[in-house]
Amino acid sequence: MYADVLVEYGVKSLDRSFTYIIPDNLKAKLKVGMKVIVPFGNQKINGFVINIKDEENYDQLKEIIKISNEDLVLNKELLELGLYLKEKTLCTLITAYNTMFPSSLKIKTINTNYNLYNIYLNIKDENKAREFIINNKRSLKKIELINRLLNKEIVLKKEYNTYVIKELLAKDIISLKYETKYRLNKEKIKEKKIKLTKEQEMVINSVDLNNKNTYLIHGVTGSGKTEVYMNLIEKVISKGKTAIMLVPEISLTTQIVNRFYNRFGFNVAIFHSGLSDGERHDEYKKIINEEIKIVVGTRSAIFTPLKKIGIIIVDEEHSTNYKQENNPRYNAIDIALKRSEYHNVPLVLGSATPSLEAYARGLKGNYKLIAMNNRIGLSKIPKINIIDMSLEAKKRNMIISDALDQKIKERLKNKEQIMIFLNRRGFNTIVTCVNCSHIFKCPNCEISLTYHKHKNNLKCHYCGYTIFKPEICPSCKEKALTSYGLGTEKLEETIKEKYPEANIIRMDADTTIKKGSHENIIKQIENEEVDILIGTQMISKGLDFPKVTLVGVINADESLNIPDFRSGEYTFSLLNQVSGRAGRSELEGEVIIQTFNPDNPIIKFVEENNYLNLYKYEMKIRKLLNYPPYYYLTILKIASKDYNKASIKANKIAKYLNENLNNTIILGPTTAGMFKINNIYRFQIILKYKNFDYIKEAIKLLDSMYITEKNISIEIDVDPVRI
DNA sequence: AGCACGCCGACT
DNA sequence: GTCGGCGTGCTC
Repeated sequence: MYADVLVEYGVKSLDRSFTYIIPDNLKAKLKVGMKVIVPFGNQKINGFVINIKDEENYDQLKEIIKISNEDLVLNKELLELGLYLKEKTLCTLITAYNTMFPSSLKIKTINTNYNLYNIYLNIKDENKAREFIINNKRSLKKIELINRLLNKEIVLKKEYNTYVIKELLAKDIISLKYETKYRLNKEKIKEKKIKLTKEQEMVINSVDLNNKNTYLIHGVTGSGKTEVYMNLIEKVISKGKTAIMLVPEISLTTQIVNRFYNRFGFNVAIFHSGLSDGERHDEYKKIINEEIKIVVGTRSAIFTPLKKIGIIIVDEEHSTNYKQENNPRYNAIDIALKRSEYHNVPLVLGSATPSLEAYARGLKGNYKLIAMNNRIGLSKIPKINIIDMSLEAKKRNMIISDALDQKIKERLKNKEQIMIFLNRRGFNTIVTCVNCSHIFKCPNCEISLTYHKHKNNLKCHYCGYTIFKPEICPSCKEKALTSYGLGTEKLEETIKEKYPEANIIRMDADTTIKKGSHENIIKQIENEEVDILIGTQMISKGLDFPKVTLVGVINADESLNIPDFRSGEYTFSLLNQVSGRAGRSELEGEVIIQTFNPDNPIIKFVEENNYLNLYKYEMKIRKLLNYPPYYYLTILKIASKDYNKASIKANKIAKYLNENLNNTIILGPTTAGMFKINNIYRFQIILKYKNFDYIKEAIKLLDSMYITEKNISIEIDVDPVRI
């Protein structure tokens, strides 16, 4: 017997299987999907078995050395899915499979045992045990242990000293029993059943659980989508099936996961980047052992080996977090669609601000469009006020407008909560010298350094380069440094000064590095220990605090000015989401949005809370400029430490593409949006086309034709979420 | 990817 | 003479 094995290196030149002889001692054990150690050249490396067969005509075969992991994590469905992932993202097959494994089981990890056990003691031989008691009257501890076991008590090994156990084990009187123990364990808390609104019931009933349709639920913030998801999942589980629900990021999961635990208890496994490898491994084991029925998690959770999937739900469908930004650059929604088709079950996408692509498919009928236009209970859509900051600037209000100031004071008096949003962290964004106009820039990236006051340093937010802030200008040696630009850290300081009586907390990437700090902050807000929450986009999604009645957006222009054709769409979505945090209970909510562009159409749409107008406006532009959803995009990034090499290579590739592609618009090469990051120069070529098949073969060849050169990398991003 | 092989230049 | 630079080719 022979086995086809993929080797551990994820490079194009090795992107095929190698055949090995299965030695006699492994014949019974070895299965497709196991990891093995194989000889390769003159090294021993990891491999992954993808096929077992009886015949082979290549005659210089080597033998598999041993099985390194017997866990069959990938079932038939996922083995097939790997092929799809490879085709879609143009990665190697082993890379595709590797991304499906939890990190504890990835191909190169060898033999760390992540399993935790409860070790119990059992009586092995009752006669010997009784004999022992009679003959060893002075061994009190041992006798006590034996008596407890004879009385059928459950005894943990850790209750006794090892020397007590050692002798009894050696004499075959007792034995050990290992039982896997999980790190995360949640009991179901009895939750009072919420009465559904008519609208929620309508949505639930319109999802056909027996067919592979895709639904797009366009529901305003606070319309109770999570409750709809939970009811759908309940229905699916009652039929003996399982469910996957994806959420965009961890700050969201805390609250949603708690709701799921309360409702479904031990039936839920969770996956997100905040888990340790061990916790992740345990959650995985629960799935493989078919102990749980529901998986809630971020992007990578779409690969969990659940069987009998009955529904897949993707919350906040528009989120760019579903796209992985390094290899393989997959989009979890594509995978979700594929899996729902495999199981012939519905895929439910939900969002208050669907991506244009999804909404267009909805209007076309490819997705079934469902609208939820009302907030649940007594809560209403918050009123949105746009404040023109150019007028405020004349009054010397640079950060907080009079209107926002007044409303903050009001809420503080009423003991209601406030969220203030600013999508930029740090203290100041630009540090410069008044005397010689020297600007502190990152030496590795074409980016100015951000000042962090708390640590008194200057930091590059792209590569992490950090220096202490000097007292004098390094260029002219004058003591004339000053700084501009507003980040959350300074915002926090300003607000603390302005409202000394308020309890203020900040939530951004800098305050949530420690494990559990998210949960901590959220708990403090829930317990009403906090009056004002300041944060970056981390606070924009999913959070649900009934006492929040005011949301302030400090600088709405921040995301409007990003050079991406989707900046309008993203800005609308972001502002709509943040606004949606206000007034989620019977207390009425209000939103203040500060901007220097009050007449910008996107801002207007936000003010009117009018998604449809945004959609129409943006679609016109997309059509005019041949952008998605009218065209698909693929972006090629050519990168090198050597500027000239990258430039020459980029031009060569563009020439090749121009000669070999039909029906495709080719733009570039141009310098990439972030031209120099980490000392690497990047050029890009954008392809626009109506059908991926037009470009697929030519792009596959690209690799073999142009990648041979050292110190140059070519990255291919199919369906990029930002350019 | 990682390693051997092989072909050239410059040094104990 | 030989050590070591990296270009090329191969891995069941």
